[in-house]
Amino acid sequence: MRIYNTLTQQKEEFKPIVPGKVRMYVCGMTVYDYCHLGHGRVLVAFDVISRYLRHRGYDVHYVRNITDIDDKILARADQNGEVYSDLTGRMIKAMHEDEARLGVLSPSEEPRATAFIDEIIAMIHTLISSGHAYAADNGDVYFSVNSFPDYGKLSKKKLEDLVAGARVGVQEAKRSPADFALWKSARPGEVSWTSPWGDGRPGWHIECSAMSTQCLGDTFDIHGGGPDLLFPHHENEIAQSECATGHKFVNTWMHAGAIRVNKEKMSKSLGNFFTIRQILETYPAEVVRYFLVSSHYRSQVDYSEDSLAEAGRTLTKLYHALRGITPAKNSDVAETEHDRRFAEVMDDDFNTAGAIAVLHAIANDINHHRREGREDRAAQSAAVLVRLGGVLGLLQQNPEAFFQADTGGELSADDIEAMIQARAAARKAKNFAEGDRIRDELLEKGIILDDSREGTTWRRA
RNA sequence: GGCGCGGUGGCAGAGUGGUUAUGCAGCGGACUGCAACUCCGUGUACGCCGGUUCGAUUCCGACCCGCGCCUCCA
Repeated sequence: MRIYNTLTQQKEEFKPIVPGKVRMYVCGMTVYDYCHLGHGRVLVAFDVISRYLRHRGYDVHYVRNITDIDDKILARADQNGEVYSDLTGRMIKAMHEDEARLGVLSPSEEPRATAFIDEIIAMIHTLISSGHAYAADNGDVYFSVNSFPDYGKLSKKKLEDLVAGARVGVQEAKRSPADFALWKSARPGEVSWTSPWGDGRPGWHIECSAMSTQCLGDTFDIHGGGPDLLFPHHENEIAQSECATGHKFVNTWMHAGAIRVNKEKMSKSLGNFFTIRQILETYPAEVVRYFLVSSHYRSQVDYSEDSLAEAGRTLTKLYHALRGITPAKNSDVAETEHDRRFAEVMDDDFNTAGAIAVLHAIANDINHHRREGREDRAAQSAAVLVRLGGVLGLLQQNPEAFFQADTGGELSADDIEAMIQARAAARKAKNFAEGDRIRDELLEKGIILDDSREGTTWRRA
């Protein structure tokens, strides 16, 4: 199986350090606000990756951290007039709700920065001792970028360019403008932890170095994150970790593509973001997930109402194939040509778009078998569709639950059933005008009817 | 300015040195009381210019355009 490695800028054959086991770390959220769709993309992308690795038989140890102490958190808490931990507690809860709705499985471990202060201090201490970091007069501790010759190897940046391009407002305390903070001294009244360098709190980058090596060891297989973390965050993590441990930090670096709105990156700083919960007010969660999974994890995707609507229509088609069928028992259905094709495309850097094409081919088979009255074959294919859909975190609902999910319409399921009965009676009496009137009335209220030999089913538009 | 990624049919989106992506939308037909669903069939494509090749959308080079990072940001 091949994975694109940001470090080497090419797809590489993936070989875990310990055969059969994958150790993976993904940078999670800084919890000062609700997650937006861009966060959702990273969440879903690495969820699919971990699901597929497990499907492939790997024992996956997936660590995704939470940054629960940081400048922005303190600023927001201050603005809200609340204790920072109240804010982070609330946002962590919201994040867990959002990801659960998107079908994102919990990582194996979810370390929080504030629970790793001792490890962070120990790592900073090691870096100072070995000459890779220094305590400045202002109480901050900085990493000395010049002490690490490989600095820039991930982002392909040259130190000279970075220094030359450094913005105004360079910290006097820094020896080089590109140096970054490992420890930030506390301002009066600010939450802080005691350290050999005075009261303060950890810098952002060192948290991830400490947590990842603590949870996964000095060297591990995969490190992932959003596209904007590549520099400086991941570059700095490499510098800190490799200087502190003396070992290679990570074998494979993976970065998701950005979500865009009107050709611009969706981001906090541009203010053009849609939160996950905001989007879920309008679209079913699985439709949002389908939208995210339907393009490759590294490509940029544009968010729009139209693309979500199309994702909805397409997912509806897939669920239609499953409707009214009891899938065969998964273990009774041997590996099919579709399973092999699915694995083939997913083995190629997690090509979920190709994998979804396989899902459509299976749905086609199911519909075909049903048309020919081969219910047994349809049930077998349905098992394959649900099994492979599950690897992408899709198609795990009962089709009726998907179609009839209550989105706050004015009609209850009982009301609708009653109208369907009335229509059936009218049609039986050949009163088609009345039957059509009822159907139109339901359509106006967002209910679509599907007739078949077995009777009439309904779904919400 | 430096570094990186990309330009595929009406739209979304994979992929390949010569042969079908897939989905949505469209068109024709079947099914249906009429629809919906489903099935069958069908059209439109690889930014531009050179080069390599028997043959390039796919490889190489130049160009144009778009995007990302270079500052907190998934």
